[in-house]
Amino acid sequence: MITIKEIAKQLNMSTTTVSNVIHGKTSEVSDDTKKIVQDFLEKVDYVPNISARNLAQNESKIIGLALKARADKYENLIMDPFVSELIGGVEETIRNAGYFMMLYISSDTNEIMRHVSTWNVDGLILFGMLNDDGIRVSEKYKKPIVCIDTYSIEGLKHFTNVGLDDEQGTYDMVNYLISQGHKKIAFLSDNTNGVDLARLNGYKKALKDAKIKYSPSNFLKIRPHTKDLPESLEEICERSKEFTAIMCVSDLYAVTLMAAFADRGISVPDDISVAGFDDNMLGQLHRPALTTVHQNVKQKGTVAADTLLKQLKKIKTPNQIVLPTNLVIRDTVKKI
Amino acid sequence: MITIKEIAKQLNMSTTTVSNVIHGKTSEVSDDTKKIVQDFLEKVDYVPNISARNLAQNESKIIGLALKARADKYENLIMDPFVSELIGGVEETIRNAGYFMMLYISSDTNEIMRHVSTWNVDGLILFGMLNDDGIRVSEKYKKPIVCIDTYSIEGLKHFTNVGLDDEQGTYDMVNYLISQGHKKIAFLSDNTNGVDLARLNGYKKALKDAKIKYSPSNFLKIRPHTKDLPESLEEICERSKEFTAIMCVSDLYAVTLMAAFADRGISVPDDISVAGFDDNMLGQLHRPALTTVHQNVKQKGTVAADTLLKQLKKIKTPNQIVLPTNLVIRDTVKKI
DNA sequence: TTGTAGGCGTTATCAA
DNA sequence: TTGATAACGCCTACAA
Repeated sequence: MITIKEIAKQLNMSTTTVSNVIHGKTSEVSDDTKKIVQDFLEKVDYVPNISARNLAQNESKIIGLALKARADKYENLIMDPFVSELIGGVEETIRNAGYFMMLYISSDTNEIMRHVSTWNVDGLILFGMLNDDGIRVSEKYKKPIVCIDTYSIEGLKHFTNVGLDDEQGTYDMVNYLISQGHKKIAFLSDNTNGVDLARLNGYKKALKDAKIKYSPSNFLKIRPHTKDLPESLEEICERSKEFTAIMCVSDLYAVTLMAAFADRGISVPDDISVAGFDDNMLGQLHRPALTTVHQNVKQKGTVAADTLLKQLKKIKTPNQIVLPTNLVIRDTVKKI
Repeated sequence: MITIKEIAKQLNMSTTTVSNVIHGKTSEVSDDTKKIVQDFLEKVDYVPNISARNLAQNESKIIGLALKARADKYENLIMDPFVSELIGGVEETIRNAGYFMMLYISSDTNEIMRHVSTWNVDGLILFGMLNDDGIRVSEKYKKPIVCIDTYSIEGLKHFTNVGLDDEQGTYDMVNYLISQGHKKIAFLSDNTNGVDLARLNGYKKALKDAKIKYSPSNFLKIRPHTKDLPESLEEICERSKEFTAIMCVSDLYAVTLMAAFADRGISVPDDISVAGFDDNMLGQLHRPALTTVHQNVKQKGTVAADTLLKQLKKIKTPNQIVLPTNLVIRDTVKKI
């Protein structure tokens, strides 16, 4: 790999001049030398050494994407279609802006921080942080942070959040279920934190507005870890007889549930209605096609990255961005 | 961020000593000073500046994962469940070895090369390269390269390939279809290069061994790009009447096809049998569950990364690694 | 056992 | 318009 120093030597000029041409500081250099240098750069296929540049300018052109894995949930976080779509959106935006993305997956916040510090990452996108995780990070890391899907009022003082109107999403869907005549509606999720809690609240609100009583027994808990899944699905299918519709916190769970139903001869939507949340490939390819709450996941990623990029350019951004949802009525909910 | 120089100053010693302690060159330093330094490092939470280290040692501790996107195929490569599972395997292995992964997606080989050079990436994992793409890269890039799923005899002189016995996989499956009484078997794919060609060859071989004639009209071409997909699905469904079974080149296509069948009232496996290849979430969650050729995609990623890591340690590795496949018989193939 | 000094490739300051 | 030189943080050969 050829260096600026070497180029300067071969061209009988100083590194400064070469560097200036490279950076288009055209005012500083005569047209003649400019041309000479540019031709030479082209010829030798010069590529700068980023490490050296980082050291000299104290900026890395790296944006870190840190995914906090929940140890109990997936063996492999990235396999969640939601996560991979998100990464796709972030990666594309960062790349087009001339930055680089460093992906880091860990369940240990400290590990993430160490990683980010060694690389002197210019900005950080955080996903999967719970409650004050984000705040803890922002206290150590003094550069721009954008969180995705983090519910933390306190956090918004420290970082920007890109999220969804999760509550409104389930609220709308449960209202739709009610409009189709459903009264005994369960809510299925694996936890009641953050996003899941917001969706649960939307569900509860819709029930309340329709004067349907909510009971804790309406909450169906799925245990997604591979070894627990079959057993928890068995329980849920058993309990599903008490309901006419199930509002699932994600498409993945909705499709998983419908497969379990099919295995037991329970027919969707004839025996029971199912609604999802996300609108991803899984629900789109399912037959009957899943009625679900649409969100644009890729957009979530691009908006998060764009926002961070703006902050790096010192452009003011709102500290909370709420993306819309909308209902996608397909074939898994029956009018009763 | 505190530097070695600063630490040395505060401790009244030289940077060499501090550096030696950091690198565990314990023989070079007295136990007393070692302890002092270690305690101090702990206290100030020292994190090395990777750029500086890279510059000094001329190694980056980065492994590049370059995905060559085919412009015509996906808007977003990473959304392919195969790709995301692969990334998951690579990322995990690299991280556990103390390296860093830089993900780079592009359809332009030169762009990938430039990226890899600026970062002085220690090793490269390549996916999606066709024919001599990999060779072109290896001629410019003089460090270890591991390709995934690249079919290129010539290439094996230049790099290690981690692949699958794709031909055997479809061969086994088509034999199974034949054993179930099928004779009119189509093959569905979007191209006939690399992996797809190998799978097609396995299919042809099985037909030949069973003395069933292959005709080019047995090849059903799907056009996956969003705007073409519905039309190509319509054509395929129409043509499917000529066959009793369809061997699909991937689970994604098998599930996509079955959704199209369902929309037209064509029942799987009663009206037509379908087999896939990959064994991913899509086929597992489908009902009837997809009969498919299993491959361990995550393992593909981990093996590729492990192999590269070995090469970085100058450990010899075979220049071709072929992972096995096996049949997963589920419910989409009927005996006729 | 510890310290000094030079170099990695780039940028930036300031002088010529 | 161009060039010398120091600085970024770390590593290492060699000296003390």
